[in-house]
Amino acid sequence: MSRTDEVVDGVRRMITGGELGPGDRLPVEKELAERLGVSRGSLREGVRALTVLGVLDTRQGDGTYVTSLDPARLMSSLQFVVDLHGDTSARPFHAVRRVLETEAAGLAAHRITPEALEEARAVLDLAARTLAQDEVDHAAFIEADTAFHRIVSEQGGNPVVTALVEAIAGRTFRERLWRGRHEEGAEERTQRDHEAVWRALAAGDAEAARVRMAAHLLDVEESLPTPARLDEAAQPDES
Amino acid sequence: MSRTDEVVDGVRRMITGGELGPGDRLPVEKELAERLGVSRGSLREGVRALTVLGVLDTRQGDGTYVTSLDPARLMSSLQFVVDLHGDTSARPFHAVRRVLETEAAGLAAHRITPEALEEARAVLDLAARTLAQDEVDHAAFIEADTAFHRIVSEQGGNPVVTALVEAIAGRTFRERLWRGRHEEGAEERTQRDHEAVWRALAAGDAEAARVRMAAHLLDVEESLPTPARLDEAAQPDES
DNA sequence: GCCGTCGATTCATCGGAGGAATCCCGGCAC
DNA sequence: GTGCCGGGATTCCTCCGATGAATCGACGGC
Repeated sequence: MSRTDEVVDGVRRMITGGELGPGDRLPVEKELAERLGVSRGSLREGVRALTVLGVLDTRQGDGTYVTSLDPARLMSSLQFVVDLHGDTSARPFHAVRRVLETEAAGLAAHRITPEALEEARAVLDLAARTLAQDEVDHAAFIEADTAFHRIVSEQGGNPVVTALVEAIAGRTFRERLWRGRHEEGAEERTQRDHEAVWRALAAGDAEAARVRMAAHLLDVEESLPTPARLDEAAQPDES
Repeated sequence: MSRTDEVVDGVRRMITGGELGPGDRLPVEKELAERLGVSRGSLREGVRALTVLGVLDTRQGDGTYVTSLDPARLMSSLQFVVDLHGDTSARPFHAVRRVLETEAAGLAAHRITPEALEEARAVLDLAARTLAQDEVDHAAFIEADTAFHRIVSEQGGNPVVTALVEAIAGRTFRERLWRGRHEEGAEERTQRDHEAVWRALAAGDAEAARVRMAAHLLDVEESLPTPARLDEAAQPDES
């Protein structure tokens, strides 16, 4: 176990042990380094790693603090590794997104607030206006697409689901997604799908919301590359 | 943007840009530091962060390499942050596990290999023998429980699902889970649920596999604390 | 041909120094 | 009293140099 791992583990113990909680401040570098029996350099490596993971937050001139530990923050590091993958592995990732967003849509049908429903309506109207233009602003449509899905995901009421979906279907992933959807009418079809989801949400029909969202995301999924990959049981290579 | 962030971003670019791929070796510290315009200390902080994220792998005396970038490895860091959460937030995490494993069970019904089916059978038999003893070995039963779920998850054929489930329902999480299940007959009920899932898999009945797995995991979920938490729309505090 | 030894390479760890950002507190003007 | 503004203290950020530890590969003995 390296010195850095001892730092990471030490801070983990301090949090799980109750010594440190969200928002609490850590001892200064010198003191914490002595306490954990490592040099300042090693301590900094460990603290930096925890910062990247979204567990700690360092502020120059101030100190090092434990973050809120919200799922949203903790999952943000996941987005980085997801974006690292190429287009070939987009399908299994999207399958996860589909399953989670479908569940969220079903939950949202019973829980969505009038304000959120209204906001989703506004987003769809904006998207419709975007599509009605002579020269369609694709970036604006993607923006509206993202906003709609985010509202539904959030209204599902499970912060872990929201954070995971956000991490998987992040900016890079979505852009890759739309880059591969050049078929005629893809955006119009998306708009119709969204409208169907919205109607189900407005009606409070959970089953309809699930089905509509699942169908929409399956539609998207079929436009992804390498459809044969999941049919192979064995992993291709690697030790 | 700190020096360390520049290192992380720089390595990310080298990977997404194709300069580096899985298994490739990075330039030595001194060289890479000069190339990215940072000191060796800052470089090491960035490399260490990527190591924790499962992207890089450093070997003393050898060099620094890009990992396989398998979802399983990349999601392993997620387990750390999940385990950081207390018992109070176990429910939303378990809901994600339930949805994903349900999907995996449905997929596995059509894809499971005879060997995996046989292995699952052996695990269930072992669990049954464990429960038949006068003094039940709870640790052994948890082990069998974990093994059964892992087989099903793997046979779902989606490595991202498998990795996510592994990260969420890791060792710490499961131990917390069973610690809260002291009701009479909980283990026997789990065993019966697993048997039902197994029969569905053996019959190749995807719908049955889904329902059985979902019911089983809902059962587990109901034993988790703070059931009222998800019914509150607003987040409790925090800026 | 096999194996051990030794040197070169590379990462791991440590210590120290100066810089930058922030906070806190006292002094000052109004 | 209230508000503003410095200045000092605190804290993290970055850099540099040096030593230790682990690995690899070449060389030579057997």
